[in-house]
Formats: sequence, structure tokens, C-alpha cells
Amino acid sequence: MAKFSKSDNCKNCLDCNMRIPMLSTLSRPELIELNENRFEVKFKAGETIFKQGTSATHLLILTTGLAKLYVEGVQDKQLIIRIIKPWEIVGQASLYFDNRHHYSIAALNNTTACFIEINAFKKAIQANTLFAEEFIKNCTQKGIFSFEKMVSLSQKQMHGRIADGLIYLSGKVYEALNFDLHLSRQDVADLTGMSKDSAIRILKEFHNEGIIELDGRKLKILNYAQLERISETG
Amino acid sequence: MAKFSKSDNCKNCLDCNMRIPMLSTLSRPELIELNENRFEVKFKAGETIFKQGTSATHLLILTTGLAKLYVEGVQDKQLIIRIIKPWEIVGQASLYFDNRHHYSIAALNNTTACFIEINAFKKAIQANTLFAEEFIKNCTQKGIFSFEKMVSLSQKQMHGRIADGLIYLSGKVYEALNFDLHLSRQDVADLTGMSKDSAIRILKEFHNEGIIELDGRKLKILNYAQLERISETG
DNA sequence: GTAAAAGACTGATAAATATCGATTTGTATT
DNA sequence: AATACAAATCGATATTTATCAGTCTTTTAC
Repeated sequence: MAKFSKSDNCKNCLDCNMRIPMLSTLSRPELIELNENRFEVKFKAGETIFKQGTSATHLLILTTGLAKLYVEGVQDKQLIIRIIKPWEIVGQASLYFDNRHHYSIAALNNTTACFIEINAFKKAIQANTLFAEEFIKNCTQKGIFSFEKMVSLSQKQMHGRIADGLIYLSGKVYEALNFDLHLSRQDVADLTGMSKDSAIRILKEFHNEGIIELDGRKLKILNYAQLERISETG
Repeated sequence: MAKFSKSDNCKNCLDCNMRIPMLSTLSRPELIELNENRFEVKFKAGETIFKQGTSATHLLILTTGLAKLYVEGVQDKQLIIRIIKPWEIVGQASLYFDNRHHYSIAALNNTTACFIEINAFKKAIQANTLFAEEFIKNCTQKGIFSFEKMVSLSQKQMHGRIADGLIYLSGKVYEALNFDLHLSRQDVADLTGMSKDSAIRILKEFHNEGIIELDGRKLKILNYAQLERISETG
């Protein structure tokens, strides 16, 4: 199970400063304050990091590994909103609302997570305008991302949605055309809003048509332009 | 066409203070500054207030009327994100991002819109932490709303989506069980992510089953509990 | 007041997608 | 290596949803 520890790549918020653009607006004393209100936990693949509905007391930053952020919808179905990578601040949604988690987060592989106390974070927002502005910027970007996702989910057919999913994974998550997928087929389905069987079918189709090469979880995008075309035509 | 004017119910930001919770955190001089950087425009039903893709120079507050906020998706299809009511601040998404409108807004009836210069607004955020926090609160609430919408659009069938749409209109927009709908059937379809014909069919079904009474655009919700049940079961 | 246009509606059909059952493959454990 | 178990796969079928064509109704324009 998850246990406390100090990882090698996250000893101090003063270092994280370099990796997380938002934190670079904070002063040294502010970073020290933040550092005193944080701790780390390791998670194994599959373990739940945040559970939807529980009370939100901390923000989350992964320092190693990947995780999926999803909402629990109707009949136990999951909708994966996005994949969390290291050095991304997660959990803002609850900061100024009802202090509840409105989504769950589960580790996709072995991860290390840094938890920052919510009030320490709020304090920084109140004290540092630049930081607050960075925070707002972050929120609004996510809002725009949400719009695109809604269009994809509600107006595109399966081919377009799978194309969108692959473009997202390749462009935003792995930043490569050739990568080892951490998502199961079910996860791909939950990311693109369809049944597992349908996701498998479309992926196989793309494979057969030479758009991608998919062997187990080894994924290579062969024709990115074609994916973009499919994404646009829906 | 739209023309400049001073409406009776929005003479001065100092008064709006009372109606818009977020503005109540501003000081008198801050409100005066805001007031100097705003103007009003009247729109007729159907006119476009913001157009997706154009540059965002102002925030919007309706003082009378209703409008639909929608993104232009694939093949000219619209996805209505939400309905805009008076005294709601709109346009935050672009504030700190790329200064582009990422959605369009069109008047549903004759409306009066107050435009506030973006930089005046930013200035207030920088100068007033409470105001910034209110702003963040606003953004995060919208984020949570987005999640619910995504679940509805991607995981529920047509009956569930129409139920969600009706619950939204009744609970959040009109705040009544009995109201004159400003949306066309096509708009209802665009709000719930389905074809116009399907929307008409489900509405008629609900009417026949005694869940609603629908005559033209006069809508009365007869069995709210049943709508909630349909929403939950998808 | 009448013609024209737009919106609302309906049944039949076609297309998209989910579900089911059965099989195969891969992975972890002993 | 053998077993157990989860994940992936695939064809057949059922369900959901969109599309289309045509009619009816309401509103708009002159």
C-alpha cells in the first residue's frame, strides 16, 4: 500500500520552483512556507490517489509516474477527463468551492505524489498577485480544454473521438509519436466516451489502415496528418 | 442593428455592485475606474454578441434579456454550453489566455449588454485579492459544471440528456416550473447534444407521459421527481 | 390579408454504436 | 512450466440515434 517517503527528485519546494512555472512566481519565504505544509506518498499502479466525493484538504503534484483524472458517471462508468503528468498542479477545482473532490485520480503506474495543504496554497494566492494570476490562467486554460472535449464527445463519431484521443496522448501526454501506452483499452474507451469493444475495433481499424501501429500497448503513430483529418471531419 | 445607449437598469457600476456578488468586493474607487471603462449595447433576438475566434477585448454582463453561449463544433453544429442571464460575468476564459473568444454568444431575445474593458478588469484583479479570489471561485465552479455536462453528454442516452436539459433550464435559468422557453427546438437539441428531430421526439414523449406540458414554447414541468429519476438512470 | 418562409412535427429507413458470448492472448503466481 | 486470472479480441446481434421526406403550423413580410 501507499507509504510515506522522501523521493529523490522532490526534496524541497525550492527546487520544484524550477519545474513548475506557476511556483516560479513565489518568493523564497513563500516557497519555504509551502514546503513546510507538504508531504509525499507513493502509489502503486491502479491505486486511487483522490476519490470523488471525499473532502479535499490537499492539492496534488505528481513527481514521478502518470495518473488518470476521471469522473464517476452513470452506472459505474468512468469518464477520463485528462491524464496527469509530473509537475502539474491538480485539485484546483475544489479550492474555493465546497472542499470536495469532484473527480477521482488513480495511478496508471507506480507514482510519487506530493500533497500540498490547501490553506498554505490559498495563503500564497492571497499574498502574491502574480501567483494568483498564474492560477487563474491555469483555470481558464482548462476551461477551454473542456469545451474542446465536449465538442469531441458530443459531436464526433467514434473515429473522430479516437483520433482526438490519440492526438491528445501523443501531443500532450507522451510528446512523442512512439510510446508505451499506460492506458488499458478500457481506459482508452473511457477517455473517448465509447464502449471498450468499440474502442478496440476502431484502434484495430486504424492499425489495419496503416495510420497507427499497435502491438499490445506499444503504440506508434504512422500518419499523424491523417489522424488530424479524421479528427476534423468528425 | 445593435446601437449604443444608456439603459435604465444599468447606469453605473456602483449600482451593479448590489446585483453582482463578485463586484461587491471592489472598493468605491475601483468601481469608478471600472465604470469609466465600460459601455452598453442593445441586441435584438438572434444577433451575435461575441463571435468565436474574434479577439476578446471586453467582458460581458447582460443587464436585460437572455443569451446562449455556444461553441461552434464540427460541420456548423453548435454545442450550447450554457444560457447567460443578467448579472453574470462572461468572457473570463480568454482573460489570461490568448485574448480570443473560444465561444460565441447570441441573444435569445432583445437584450442589453454591458461591456467592460478587459484591462480594467485585470487591474482590479491585481489590486484586490478578494476580487481575485471571487474570480477564481467563479472559474472553478464552471469547471465542475463542465464535468457534469461532459458526463451527461457522453454517458447518458437521449432521455437522460433531455431530462438534464430541462432540469437545468428550470432550476438554473428560469428558476420556475412553468415558463416561456426562449430556446427553439434546435437550441434544445444543441444544448443536449442530439439532432433536432430526436429532441422533438423525446419532448413529445415526455409530454405524452405527463412529465411535462409543452405547447409551442410554453413549458410546464409536471413531474420534476420523474425527470430527476430519468436523469440519474441515464 | 395573403403569400412566403421558417419552425415544428412524424413515420420510415439507414447508420452508428453497444452488447453479448465465446475465444485468445498476455501476465502474474506458484 | 503449469495454473489462474485479467485483458484483449472478434463476430453476430440488438439497441440507439440520425437522417430523410413529407406534412402541418406558426410567424413574418409585403
